[in-house]
Amino acid sequence: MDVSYLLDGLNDKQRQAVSAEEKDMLVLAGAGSGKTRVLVHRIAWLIQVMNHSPLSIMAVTFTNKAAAEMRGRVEQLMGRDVRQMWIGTFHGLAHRLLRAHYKDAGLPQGFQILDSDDQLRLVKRTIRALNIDEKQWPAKQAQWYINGKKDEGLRAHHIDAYDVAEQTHKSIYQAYQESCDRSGLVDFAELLLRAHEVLRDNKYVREHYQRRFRHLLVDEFQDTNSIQYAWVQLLAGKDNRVTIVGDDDQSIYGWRGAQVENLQHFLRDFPQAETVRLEQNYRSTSTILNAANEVIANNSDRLGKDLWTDGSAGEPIRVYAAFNEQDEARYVVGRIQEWLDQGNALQDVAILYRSNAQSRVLEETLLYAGLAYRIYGGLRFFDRQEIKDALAYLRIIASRIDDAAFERVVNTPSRGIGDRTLGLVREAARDMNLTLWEAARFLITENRLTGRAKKALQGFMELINQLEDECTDLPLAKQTDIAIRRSGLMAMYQSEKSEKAETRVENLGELVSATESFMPTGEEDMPPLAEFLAHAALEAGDEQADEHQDAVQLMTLHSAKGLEFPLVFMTGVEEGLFPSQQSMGESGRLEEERRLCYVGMTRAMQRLVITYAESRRLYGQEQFHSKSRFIGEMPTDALEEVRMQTRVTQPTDSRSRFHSGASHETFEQTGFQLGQRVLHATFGEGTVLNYEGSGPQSRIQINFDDQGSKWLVVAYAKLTPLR
DNA sequence: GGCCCTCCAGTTTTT
DNA sequence: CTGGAGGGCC
Repeated sequence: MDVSYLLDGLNDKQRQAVSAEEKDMLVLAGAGSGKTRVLVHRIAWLIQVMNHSPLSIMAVTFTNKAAAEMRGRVEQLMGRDVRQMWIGTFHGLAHRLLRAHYKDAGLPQGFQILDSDDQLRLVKRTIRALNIDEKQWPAKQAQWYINGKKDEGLRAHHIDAYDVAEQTHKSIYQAYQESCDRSGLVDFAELLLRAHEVLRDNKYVREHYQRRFRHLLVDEFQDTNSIQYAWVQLLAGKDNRVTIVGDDDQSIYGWRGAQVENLQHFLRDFPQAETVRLEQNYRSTSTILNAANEVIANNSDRLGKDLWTDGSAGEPIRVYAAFNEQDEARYVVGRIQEWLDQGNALQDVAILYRSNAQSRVLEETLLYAGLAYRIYGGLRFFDRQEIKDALAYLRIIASRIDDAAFERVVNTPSRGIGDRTLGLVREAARDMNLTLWEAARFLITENRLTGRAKKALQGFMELINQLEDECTDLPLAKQTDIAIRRSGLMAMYQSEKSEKAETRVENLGELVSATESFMPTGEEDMPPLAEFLAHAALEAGDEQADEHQDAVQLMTLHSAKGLEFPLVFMTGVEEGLFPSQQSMGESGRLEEERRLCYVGMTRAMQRLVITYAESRRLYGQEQFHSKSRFIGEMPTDALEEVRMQTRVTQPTDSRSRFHSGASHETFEQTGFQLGQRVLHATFGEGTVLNYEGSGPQSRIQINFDDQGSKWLVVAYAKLTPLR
């Protein structure tokens, strides 16, 4: 068979990785070096050339998007259906494993997945049930604690609690887990932990999968946490080959448990592994690439990589020192308009920022300029309230023990089951170690409720029972439609007269369409409904925005990872914002910020623009930041510093920040103007921000690069104008 | 049940 | 300054 097409168009290193003999391998893949291509070709190579069955290969990614892309490209390359292949996310594959071995995992067959929102509610209820002060022990923190422990592979009983905080959190963890177990609920971290435990503790299951998967391929390995690493080790066993792909310079998720160290651990634990470096970059101009290289060179303990390109130098990186965030946004919009005038498309532009709060001013300015934009990271389809309500009905129809679903819909729409009644149900459940459904049934049969409450609760339970009787044999879409209508959910939103409610009605309609077009695979003998519910939990779905509209893309630096754009703006590149204030104390966290900077820069293909604001309104207060150290780490000859293009000579509107008593002429008599760079004997260089008074007695506010902002009397300050 | 008030926090996100 | 959450009140 002619397999040369598998190597066509690859560079030497890529070929080396694709066609390597069967061994463990670490592919250190720099930004834009074609790593997905290598992974996909490697899989095809193992099948076509090494004659492995597609069934014997497992490929793992972090996001559904990446998994879908990989699957699509493998199919395209090989020209055949590879549906039976295990390509998926860690969570998706763990779920698949637990479905197949639910008994070994100690789970009920119909176990449901708890998303983080549901998890938080359940943690909150647990805290209340334990009579712990919610103010002192916020549910968010407890949730964080629980997930952190699970990510480390720890159960509550593994934890030695030495202080009150740990003891409290431990007991919340314990009670929360009991509650999950009773209700057949599995949170995201639990999927991984439990799948790991099954593999670890059950020789039969472990050996079955070890015999099956001869090759494991893991993408974005720098993002793996401890439990994921342990998972890979277990599946690899002694005899199977592991290929990991990653880039320590793009590790930006340490704060949520990712262990960059896993790259080094891999080399330790798989000593035969060969390391292949993909260092040729096919994305950015050499100017951009070199600047990014210089920035990241400031980090220590790197595995080491030198990205290069044989592309052209392109244009310099523009650095704009904005007066404030509005000025920054105006500048960005101006450059976008210039880009459009040059015949380019809006969708090729991305505006990146460190924190979501920064998007507002950018949005307003884009809106004002009439430029379409799309924000990444909005509410996704299956995360919407009305969709979650509808799914909760489907869940409780499928599984009465699902307490999270019970809580969610027992009184939605309201049917007179208030806090008093629910309190009794929860109490009974707690006292007798029952699920909420069982407790409700108990209270009814034992006549422990007032007439009205009893009737209401009974009505709800009969509704669910009836829905099950009527629906189970119907097609999924029909089931969903009936559940939405008979439950009164649809009517509830229809009766509300607001735009929001209208959208919700539409979304419910769309949910029915989604179930119609959903194609169950029947894997692990899952009924279509169960499969759809898992799909909804594991893949929250895209945002609804028209993805294909020609629009500027707005997103955080984090969500830009893996993407590329011809024109990239990095905004708010200021000390305190980026690197963020919180990360400036610790070198490890600062280095992660630097990697984030590296990730941002390497998103740009042709043109990169970096902006920072001398002053910025943050939390209702004017703050003065100096430009980020990361800019200082870039080679000066790669940069073209742009400063205050439009001279500010008039207050622009009534909200002007300028002192009203003085005119600009008198200000200009001092010899300085806003935005001007000046040198002070002791404070160093800075930028003129504001002034008050007139003539030589006037005071002038300067944002010094190193000292922050200060007010000085012009007559005494001995300022030297620069430029 | 819904409205209004106060209080508080305030990177980054996927599953 | 904002948004979200919780508490109090009709």
